[in-house]
Amino acid sequence: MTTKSQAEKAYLARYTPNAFDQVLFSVDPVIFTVEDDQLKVLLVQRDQLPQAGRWGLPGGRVDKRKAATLEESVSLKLEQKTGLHQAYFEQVCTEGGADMDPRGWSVTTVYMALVRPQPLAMENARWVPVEELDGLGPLAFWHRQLIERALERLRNKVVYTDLPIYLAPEPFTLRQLRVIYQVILGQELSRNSFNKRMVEAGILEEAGLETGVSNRPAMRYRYNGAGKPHEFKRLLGG
Amino acid sequence: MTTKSQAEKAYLARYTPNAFDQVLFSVDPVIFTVEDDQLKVLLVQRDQLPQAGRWGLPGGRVDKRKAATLEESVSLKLEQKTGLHQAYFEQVCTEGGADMDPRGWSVTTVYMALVRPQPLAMENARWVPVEELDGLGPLAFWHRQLIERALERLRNKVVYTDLPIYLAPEPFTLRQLRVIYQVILGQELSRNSFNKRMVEAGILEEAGLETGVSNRPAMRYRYNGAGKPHEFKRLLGG
DNA sequence: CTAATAGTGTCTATCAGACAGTATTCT
DNA sequence: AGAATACTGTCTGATAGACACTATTAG
Repeated sequence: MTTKSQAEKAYLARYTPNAFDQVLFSVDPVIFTVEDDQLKVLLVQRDQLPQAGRWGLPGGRVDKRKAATLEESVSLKLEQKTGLHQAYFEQVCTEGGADMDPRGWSVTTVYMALVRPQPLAMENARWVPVEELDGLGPLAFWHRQLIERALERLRNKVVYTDLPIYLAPEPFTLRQLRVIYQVILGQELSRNSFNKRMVEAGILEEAGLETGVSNRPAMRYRYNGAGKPHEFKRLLGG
Repeated sequence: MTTKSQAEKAYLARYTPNAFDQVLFSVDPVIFTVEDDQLKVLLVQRDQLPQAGRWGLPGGRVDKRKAATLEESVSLKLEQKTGLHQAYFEQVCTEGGADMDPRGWSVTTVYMALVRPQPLAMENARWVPVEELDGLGPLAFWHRQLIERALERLRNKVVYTDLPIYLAPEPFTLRQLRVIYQVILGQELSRNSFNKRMVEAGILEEAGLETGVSNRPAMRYRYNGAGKPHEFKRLLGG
């Protein structure tokens, strides 16, 4: 066992990665919010080569000194780009290939993040409605496809989770929440069953009635989720 | 636009990745099968440093010359390691960090593959029951955790998909299929609702009755899936 | 009062699960 | 006949969705 460990040590001491055998790896968060009844994505305009000037995701290479894990490196990027802490995020997928980046064989891990609507501190960043993505000209690298993958994931999960709550400013009424669901799904939802579903899930806390509306005021709620997003047992929207 | 493209070309011509800024990237398939009423994982014994002698997943670096995309590189590895083509596989997650591999900051993308039980061509490969993983001593790198992630994914999806069909030798009876579900879930399932669910999903084709059993023979079925695995609208096993 | 929206009660459809009864094979 | 397992029918419970009715606010 000692010899083995010796051989191992010697091997590691001599080990040097060859840059041309390696693939280029990056992390790309797709940050969603809902504002003005539109689903929007955070994009930044690239100021460096390659593809300077194009709009793309606020991602990039992993900073090996600052992050000890992948998750950490994504958290860092989210904070840097949005200054936001209360975000939800999850991994969506990893795409890789020879043609994704002109610099060579590349791999990128896509994350989906959900944040409440908020102004952006950065100059070259914008909330872009997903319906208007094609109006920006070609996006950087394969970012158009990566956004599509994140969108798919979001739309899939919306029918059996409470994820959209992370997009709602607190406190919120069930109508506000339902509209967010509808914006994501592009589909009307039955008010009655939606409300029952949410209330009976036991994930909401009452936070007093609305005021100043010209109709019967609705109850406002805060999220009471136990860390993990709630998963329902049946799908929404037939 | 021409100047931009010129600058871009010049940049790319001069671009050389620095090996010490890059992370090490690999692909690790977790290949499952069900044999003798046990869920098993394909492991291989490493013959090279580092960690020679340990059992681990049949993964490794991407061969940039042979594969144009990540998916392709996984297909290649599956073929090399099992000689199998009719497998189902999907991406599970990507894990990365400074401590996963002694050679440095590494990232690995984990895939889950489902194959029918079959003998292995390779000398140093084994089907290991998931219950006996801890008897093999420590696995290579973080492979123990990676297997756990794939297992989680499998157990999650089994309650709302027909994935276990990919583990069944064709043709199969509903009893055989149900046993596979039960082995994965570690839980009895009601025969009646299981059978109704499967038959009414319209994913099975009748393939004649069993013969030679000392009781009423069951119908055998073949899978009729339309490429994508079927997703049910309600969960199994309350 | 009216307009507008919130909340509630009732009915239906769907489907998982439990249970009982019938069918078909071999020994 | 008896043992074993397949198949079928019926009932219950949970919940999404449709619809109608009542409640509460501003003007």
